Amino acid sequence: MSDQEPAPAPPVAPARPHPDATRRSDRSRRAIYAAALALVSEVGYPRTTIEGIAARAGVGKQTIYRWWSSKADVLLEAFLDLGEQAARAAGQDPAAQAIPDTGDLAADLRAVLRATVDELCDPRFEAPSRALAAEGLVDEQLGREFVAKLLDPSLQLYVDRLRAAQDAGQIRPDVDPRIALELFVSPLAQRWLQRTAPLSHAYTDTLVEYALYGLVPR
Amino acid sequence: MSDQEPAPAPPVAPARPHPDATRRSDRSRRAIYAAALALVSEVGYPRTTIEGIAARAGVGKQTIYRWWSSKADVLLEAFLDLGEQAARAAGQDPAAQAIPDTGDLAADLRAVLRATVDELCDPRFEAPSRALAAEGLVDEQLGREFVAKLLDPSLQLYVDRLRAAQDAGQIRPDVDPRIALELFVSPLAQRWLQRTAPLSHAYTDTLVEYALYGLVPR
Amino acid sequence: MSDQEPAPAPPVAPARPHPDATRRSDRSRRAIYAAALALVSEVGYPRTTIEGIAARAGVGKQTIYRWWSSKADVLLEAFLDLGEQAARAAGQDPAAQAIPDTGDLAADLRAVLRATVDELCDPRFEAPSRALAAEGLVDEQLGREFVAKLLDPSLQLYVDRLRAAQDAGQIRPDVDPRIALELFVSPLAQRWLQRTAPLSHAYTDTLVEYALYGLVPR
Amino acid sequence: MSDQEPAPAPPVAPARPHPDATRRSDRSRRAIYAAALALVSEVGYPRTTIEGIAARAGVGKQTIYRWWSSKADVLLEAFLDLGEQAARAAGQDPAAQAIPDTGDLAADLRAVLRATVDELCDPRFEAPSRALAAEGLVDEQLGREFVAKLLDPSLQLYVDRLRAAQDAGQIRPDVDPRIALELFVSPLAQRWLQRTAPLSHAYTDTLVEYALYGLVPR
DNA sequence: ATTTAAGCGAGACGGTACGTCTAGTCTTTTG
DNA sequence: CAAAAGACTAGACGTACCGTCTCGCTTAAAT
Repeated sequence: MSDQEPAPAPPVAPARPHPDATRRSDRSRRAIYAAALALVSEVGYPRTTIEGIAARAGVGKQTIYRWWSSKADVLLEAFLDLGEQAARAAGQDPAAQAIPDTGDLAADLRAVLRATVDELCDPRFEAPSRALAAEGLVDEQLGREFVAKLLDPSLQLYVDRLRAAQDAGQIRPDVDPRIALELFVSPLAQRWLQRTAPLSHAYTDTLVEYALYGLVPR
Repeated sequence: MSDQEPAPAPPVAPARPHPDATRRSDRSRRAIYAAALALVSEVGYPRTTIEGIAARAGVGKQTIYRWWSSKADVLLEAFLDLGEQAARAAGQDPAAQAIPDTGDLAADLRAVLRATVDELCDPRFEAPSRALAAEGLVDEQLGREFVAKLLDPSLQLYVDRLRAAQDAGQIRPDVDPRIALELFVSPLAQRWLQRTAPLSHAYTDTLVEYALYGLVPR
Repeated sequence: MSDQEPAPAPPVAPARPHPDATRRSDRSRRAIYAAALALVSEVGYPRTTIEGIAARAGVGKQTIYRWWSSKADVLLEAFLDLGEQAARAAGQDPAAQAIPDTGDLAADLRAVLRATVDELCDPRFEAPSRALAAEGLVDEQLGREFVAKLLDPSLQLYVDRLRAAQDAGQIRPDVDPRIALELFVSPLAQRWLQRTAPLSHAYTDTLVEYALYGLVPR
Repeated sequence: MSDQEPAPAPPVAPARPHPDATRRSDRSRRAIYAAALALVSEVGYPRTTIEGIAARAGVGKQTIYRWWSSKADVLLEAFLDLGEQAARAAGQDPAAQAIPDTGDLAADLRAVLRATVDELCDPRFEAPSRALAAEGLVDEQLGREFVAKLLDPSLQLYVDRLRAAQDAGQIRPDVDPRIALELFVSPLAQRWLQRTAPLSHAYTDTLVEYALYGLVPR
């Protein structure tokens, strides 16, 4: 029996075990993040290339291929890093963002959705997040990462706020907050992503009203 | 206003006025549609290439470039054509699909959303529509075409049904149907597109219930 | 009869059947020859790259890969073409070069070897022919082509001249001309190729004398 | 003191003064020789890489770059070492190889050339010596080293033997041995290097005969 | 006996070129 | 004159090595 097959691979070994991460160049990592975000903003995602990122970052291509599996993967990490840095710059604790709870659920939701509308129109975020969302639609693996790292954490904030409202008797106790939040978040997401209709503060206010009080006459 | 396009382009003339359409080969057009849909299903959108479509369709590349502006454009037309053929095969009039009106709005919405869930899981439709949606997120021109030709017509059906319900006093008269429909359509769209959570008939039933009657206690 | 099986390959079929040669761009072919020869002269063979040739010739890389199998192959054809053009420019018939026959064999050989020495020192020829010879030492396939197309034709001229001398009784009738010619040609070749010792007209004169009359006393 | 300017270099100091040779690892040196020779034999010279040699030898790349200037340089030393070891294994004194002198010059030359033919066909020697010769054609510095360390010592043996023959009156006193030896050595070298024709004992016998007694009738 | 300080295995780094693939254009031939 | 065929320029892909540059680790000489 032959014994020279290269593959069998011990069960736990990862397919492409990251090389020695302790020797990784932080300088290069940052430069790559910056280059990726800049290029996506300037020339758009499809015309952003790995070669272009490497050249702009002053980095060898292999340094990108060594640490990331695809252009989208680079951009995802760059975007996450951007978010962390922004959070660190603004608030102190990058993990302590919550929807405010003034006791007035409707007002709180209106405020956070208005802020979301403003953020979605910020050109710094638009190009990369659109590109990542698009790539995630088609590339399931990336999509799941995108959802897990970017989308779910945001949605969880709504779950928390709605639970609090439930505890205060402001939301029907039988309502599933994970579904309920979609009533105002998903329409906004779809309008922005697919440009099915324009965004505005009035629009999100309306969404909150409809969602909280329903469409049928009381 | 943009000012950096390289090609001067005569003021009003379209960049590439379609050549004489009367002499167009129908055989080639159909072969291209079939090849495009087949390739997207088989190898996925990113690995579907113009060259591949041409080769599979037994067609010169130029024949594709002559009549379409991009890979996405080919796929969009192919998909529209597929929809028309399916409609022609099923119902009679491809333009006469409406949401049934049994008088029970909740039941009608539940039914149509359940059918939509089933359709979204049909693998024949999944690959191309996902690909088109993704491309549309990033390519604004294509996105608008996608929305105008595929999405808006479907949404209009909901507008019509909700208007009828409004006339019957089943929906508050001050509700904007174009916004209202998003309460149950957008969540479904987002779960499917971004895989944020699984789809099921129970889920869409819940959406209808929340949207119609609101989240707060009555 | 079927002809699309990928593997077995009928005896005569070339491994990589050249694409339709009738559509080949002559302009590109010439530009590639010129670029290859220029680069080898300017930067040397090892630093001459396919990319460099393509860039200099204003040609896509694929056009090189389409018609040649390697850098050495390009250079070999370019060099052959150069030789043909030079011959066409000088004499009329590119195939009618012969060693002169004045009746004095020794004088004729001295003359042609002196001319060879001069040619070997011509820097236009030195770089490419050295490079081809070197590549041919290691790449057997190329080496055989090099010998067949460049070396053998030249050697055949010596065979012809020596045969004539044999007919005139100036060379022993039992001598094999194909071996005899090596007595003066190979030493010259080795000194030039391997730089084992300097070249000069006196040296080649000496070679002719030793070879014709032997080393032992008469 | 700055140390990173690339160019000026103190007048006499060698560009890369060998590091402390007393601390050199003999184990690594030997492993590198073995790996280089093995790889050249197995995959050929062009596909032999410094990285490959280092990996095979279980050595860091820098250890190679520290002691040698190029792949060819490694191979040259490895080959010289191989020769020395072979000589040490066979005869006792690696420097005392001489062409035998039985008094019969023709017979002695025939014998040594026959042995040379056999050695040239030994696959252990063929790949590396061919590769070194090829590299030396193009890289003048390496070529001169190759000639000085490998070729010239061998040729000197012929010079010595021919001088002895001259002293014995078997060779014309006006003959230059350094040129005379090329009459039989160079043809053999060319046939082997450039594969212009097959090698055989009969062939070298003929060369000796022609060279000693000349081509013209006596 | 400890402290240098070099060579060492290892491998990440900025790069260059590879050979392949596809884009989109252009040209030639066929129906 | 549309279409099939396919050669063309252009350039990104992902890989392989280059030669340089740290990292810790041994290991021998100089303290």
